[in-house]
Amino acid sequence: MQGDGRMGIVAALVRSTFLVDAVYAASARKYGITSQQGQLLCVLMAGPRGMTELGAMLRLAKSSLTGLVDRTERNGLVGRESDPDDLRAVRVALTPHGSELVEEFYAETCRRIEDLPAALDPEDRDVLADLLGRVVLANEVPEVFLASEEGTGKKV
Amino acid sequence: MQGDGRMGIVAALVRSTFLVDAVYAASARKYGITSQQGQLLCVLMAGPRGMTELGAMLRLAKSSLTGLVDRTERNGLVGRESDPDDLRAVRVALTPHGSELVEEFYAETCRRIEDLPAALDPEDRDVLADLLGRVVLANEVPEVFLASEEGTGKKV
DNA sequence: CCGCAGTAGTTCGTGTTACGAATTGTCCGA
DNA sequence: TCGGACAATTCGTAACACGAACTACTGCGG
Repeated sequence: MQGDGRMGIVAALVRSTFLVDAVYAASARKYGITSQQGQLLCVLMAGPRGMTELGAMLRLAKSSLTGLVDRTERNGLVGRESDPDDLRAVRVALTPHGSELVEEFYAETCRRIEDLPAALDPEDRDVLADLLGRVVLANEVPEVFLASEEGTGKKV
Repeated sequence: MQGDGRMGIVAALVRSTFLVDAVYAASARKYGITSQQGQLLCVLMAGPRGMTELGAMLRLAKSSLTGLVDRTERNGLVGRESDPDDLRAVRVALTPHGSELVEEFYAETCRRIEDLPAALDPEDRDVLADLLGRVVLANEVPEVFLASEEGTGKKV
């Protein structure tokens, strides 16, 4: 924090996080769901997933996920189908209603988030997207590398 | 999402949010507190605050805040002192222990967040901080405006 | 083919977080 | 002084998150 208009990288990251969280929550509320359920639905847009897989993507313990899927299922937005190839496993998929809802939710959320950097020139927005994108990619610790490159102790 | 290495501004913002959230949570966990309690403590580093004031800063309903302060108080990290100037009001302040803990928590969290853009040149980091900082400032709806501009339904 | 370690998910109990509505006590302006 | 505004709490409800214990199925070694 350096007092004047300019902001340290840490403050900028933390505060932008706050901002995006708020947008996400507001958008979810508007569609009568919670942020977590919204996140789940968004992940499922790409296709059905198993519970374990979802847990990894959302970084949730499996017991947490059971509850989240339960509640979202109770809302009629997702369904569980048993995996034909593995009788233990389950595939969580969007219901027609869930699919319809997430379509709108996703679009609206994107729109709102896109509005956040409205004060920036298009050019600056591109630069921001590029830099922030690089930060994300650099930290998205691809599973593959974890085993080999253990040096930095950067474990989550 | 544009498939290749580059990332849209929306994806970049959302994913960086995910990243920062995770860092915050991990750091908090290490110090035996929750993210929310950590956030509360960080706000209080600058000095004692009233409940209403805290609610505005953390964007929490007052009833939510009562609980958060209760739990944090139970952990011995903050205390309530009654405001001498207004018998209705309360000032929440760090206890010595809380102060000590937040000092370390804050430092560590900053360190971890500062590490996120480690892959960027110092110059690029500055640009990122500047751009992201501008986004934050442009969206930090000063309380004053909230009352007058009610149209958007942007309420908490 | 059997048995057994490992995996996928659920259940259970606990604690945190968040909210709105109703309430209590205080402040202050008409 | 009275009544509206305000600070905070209480209460009831629901979502969320976790770990530990459990069930049921898989797949491998023997």
